[in-house]
Amino acid sequence: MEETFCYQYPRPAVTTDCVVFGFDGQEINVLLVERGSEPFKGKFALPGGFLEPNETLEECAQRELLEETGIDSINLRQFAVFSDLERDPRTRVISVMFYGLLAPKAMESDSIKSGSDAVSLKWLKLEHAMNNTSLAFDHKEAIVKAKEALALSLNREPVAFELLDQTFTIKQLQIIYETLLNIEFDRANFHKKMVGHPSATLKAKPTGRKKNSGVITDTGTVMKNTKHKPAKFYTFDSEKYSKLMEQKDFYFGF
Amino acid sequence: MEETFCYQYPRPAVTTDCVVFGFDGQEINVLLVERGSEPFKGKFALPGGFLEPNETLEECAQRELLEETGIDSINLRQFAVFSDLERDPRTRVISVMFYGLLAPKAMESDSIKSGSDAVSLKWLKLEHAMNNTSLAFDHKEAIVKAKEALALSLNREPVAFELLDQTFTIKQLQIIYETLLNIEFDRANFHKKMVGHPSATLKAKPTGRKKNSGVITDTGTVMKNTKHKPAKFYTFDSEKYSKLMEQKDFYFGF
DNA sequence: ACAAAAGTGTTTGGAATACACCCATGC
DNA sequence: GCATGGGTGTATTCCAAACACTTTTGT
Repeated sequence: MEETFCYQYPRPAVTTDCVVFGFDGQEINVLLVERGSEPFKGKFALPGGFLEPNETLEECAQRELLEETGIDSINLRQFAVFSDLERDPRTRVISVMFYGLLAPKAMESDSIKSGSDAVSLKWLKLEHAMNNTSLAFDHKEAIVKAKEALALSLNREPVAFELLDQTFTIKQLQIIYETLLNIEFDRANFHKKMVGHPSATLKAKPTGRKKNSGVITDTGTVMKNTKHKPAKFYTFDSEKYSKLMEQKDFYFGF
Repeated sequence: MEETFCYQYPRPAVTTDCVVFGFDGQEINVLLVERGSEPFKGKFALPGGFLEPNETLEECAQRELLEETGIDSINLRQFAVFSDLERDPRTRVISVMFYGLLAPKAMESDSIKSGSDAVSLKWLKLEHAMNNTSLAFDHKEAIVKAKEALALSLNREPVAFELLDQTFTIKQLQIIYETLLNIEFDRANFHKKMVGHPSATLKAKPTGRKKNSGVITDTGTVMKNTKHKPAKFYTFDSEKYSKLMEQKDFYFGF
């Protein structure tokens, strides 16, 4: 069956690709798949594939991700379109790029495995992925851009918590912010920003409106088997976050 | 000549569309072109058109804008891709959206005129464009999204000044910020944020490092024929802005 | 006891807010 | 003179940075 599809004007092929960031508790990683066919056979690339006629770009990205990596129900955000003429040696291809986030448990889940094409999967440290010149296509630049896009939304939305399990330590949260923003934060101040000012500011004066703007709360449980004082586990309080966002002067970011 | 282009797999048609914001000194407008052919013949739409095989998306957007409106050398930023299955009645079309900015002088320039297709041009107030249900395709939503994207970059980059001539009044700058962010600012405080703290804060104490973070400077000229105290003209000091941006704690936004 | 990492407190200057006041123009 | 809108000053409040101190674990 040598079926062909003909049009009055030339059309580019359209693909979607996904940058999946996974946090393992220590650092941020990027999911890559080994290519089983040319071009770039044997090289690692972002999961993705060609748009089908009956699906939107978002649906295409979800479908390709499920087929190639087993990842289901992940929130994908579109962040760029790559359209250089020579970016694919086969034919003219423009690619719409998405990124998604996985928390430690989801990242280490058994359901993430290579798809039917029997290509292999690999998690690469974000830092290394951004400098890896052997990635297929322009996927290295895609990863760099995805990180930038993620860093921007970090200052407008509580996306960091999509990289964390239900409960997490402040240290983990801080690693995410520091990695993405390329900034080092003072531990004490970061704590106050996230949890809220515990006593000092609150007992000051009950005159003006107070903004104890903490968006994470203590769960009561602590980490086990640490070589030092055990870290508390916290959770993201989305209701509190929503309330704070309604205030026009609330800014959640750095 | 009934030339056709055939491929092994189905491909969508790809277009670019541009949301051109123009500031006339009083308010922000959006440039629309009247469609000369079906679908949506006679309706107003964003300037744009089909991607050609030998150009990138950016080049396509620039070319279509020049062809249809005469606008040349404008900085275009990609902000979304629309891919709903039914967004174009003819065939499957996905559209990559860009926005660009024009200052009063450029907006009123004679070189902006309808292109070869003899379709007419129209500037619509941004406020009206965002509520205009008779626009072609999904272009109303595109305008809304473009405004949101522009509002976001307003807090990271000095894009507001691309909507202003070389010299401008603080009032004009404030209108732009207020329109895009849907916030009303205190006149005096807005002034200080942009120009810098003139005396009060500076003469306070010469102990710590001072941050007289003004990014616009007085030009010496003033507005003529006003019914009140004439407003000064200011310019954006890009060098000062760059220096401030190098400081890690500098935030230019609201 | 010590090291290491988590958590808390305190001081301080800068910045945002709210608002009062002064200035320059046309009428 | 007055109205109008531009420009400046200032007190208050609040946040964020810097940094010292305390707590809890393992060795």
